[in-house]
Amino acid sequence: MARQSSPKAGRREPRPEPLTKPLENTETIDFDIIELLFFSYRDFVSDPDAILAKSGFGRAHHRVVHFVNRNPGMTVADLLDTLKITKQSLARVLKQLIDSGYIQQKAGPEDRRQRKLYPTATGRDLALALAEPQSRRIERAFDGASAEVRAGVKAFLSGMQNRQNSKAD
Amino acid sequence: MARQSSPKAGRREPRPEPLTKPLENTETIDFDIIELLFFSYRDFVSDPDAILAKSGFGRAHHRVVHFVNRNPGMTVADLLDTLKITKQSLARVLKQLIDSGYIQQKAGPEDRRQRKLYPTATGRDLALALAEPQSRRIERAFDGASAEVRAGVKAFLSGMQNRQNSKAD
DNA sequence: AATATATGTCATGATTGCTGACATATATTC
DNA sequence: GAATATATGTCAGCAATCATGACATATATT
Repeated sequence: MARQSSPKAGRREPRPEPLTKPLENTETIDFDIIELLFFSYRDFVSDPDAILAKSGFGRAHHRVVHFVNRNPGMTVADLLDTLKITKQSLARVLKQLIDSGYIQQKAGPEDRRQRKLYPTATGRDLALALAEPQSRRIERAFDGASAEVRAGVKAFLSGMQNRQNSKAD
Repeated sequence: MARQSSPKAGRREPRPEPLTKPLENTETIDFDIIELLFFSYRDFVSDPDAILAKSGFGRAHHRVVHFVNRNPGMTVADLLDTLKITKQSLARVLKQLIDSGYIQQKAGPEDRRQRKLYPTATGRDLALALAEPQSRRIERAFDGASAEVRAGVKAFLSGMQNRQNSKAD
């Protein structure tokens, strides 16, 4: 390989020469996968984004609606732990979803300080509508995949997560 | 399955009853995969975020540094097409990266209106430093996976993308 | 010479994250 | 019962990153 950044002898060089060789995959670094994750996630969230824009909601609302529908009765603390955002960040979107009738709060039956979160029928409809194009996309991506590959993809995605997302976090 | 939202007869009900049944996977909707994608992407970008925070850069800088290192000589238009953002959004981060000496611009040799983008040595170092923890995470997620599964994951991620990211977009 | 293209820039606004501070209601502990 | 801890809400302000629209400049193309 030719050297790229040797300064030209005797000439004043205000900046070093830039690199022209592409960064390629190596033994240890798989740039292809890194890019695939970027592109696939970008497109994966684009469908819901388009739907949400009509209601004046954003991606943050999507996450809240999704998890409350998946875990009705979860508390605000549970939600903060799942989303890993601050309560002030959550407060804005949660308030909008409650005011718009997508989510309801109920005081916890044992611990009345808690606010348990439940979807309304409208909230459930929205969660399903948002999941629908994402599911179609996933099904398309799995087209023709063996059961082993499908399980392998799930294992891969699980393995990408930080360890121990347990309560004791 | 029990009905959940039948109004109680004869009593004034200011709000319909919220739903308490979790939204589960169905034939057509795989909520598990939807969540796995959310969690895995969130954690996938967390490592670079931590590194970038030290330099005062953000996720947007990461993307620019990554793609310019992968495709030295790409034009501003190429980059806009890849990132799918507006030139005004790109302008800020690109300017910062140029001013800080991570990226250089050169007028196109044939078309002098173009600004071809190249990484500096510093820019390449940054790209590699950012890719390193992501690669370790990917390797960990692939631990023990067969060649078929590895190929299957790549195919899955490719299939998740919108069709034809070609020039004719 | 007129028009199109690639890029840069200015102004402005929305969303979504953050921090710090403080308030309220309820549980727990001394 | 008083003190303290916890779950939640809220106010004020800051920052990053996306967006839109309008306009400027240099260079290509017709």
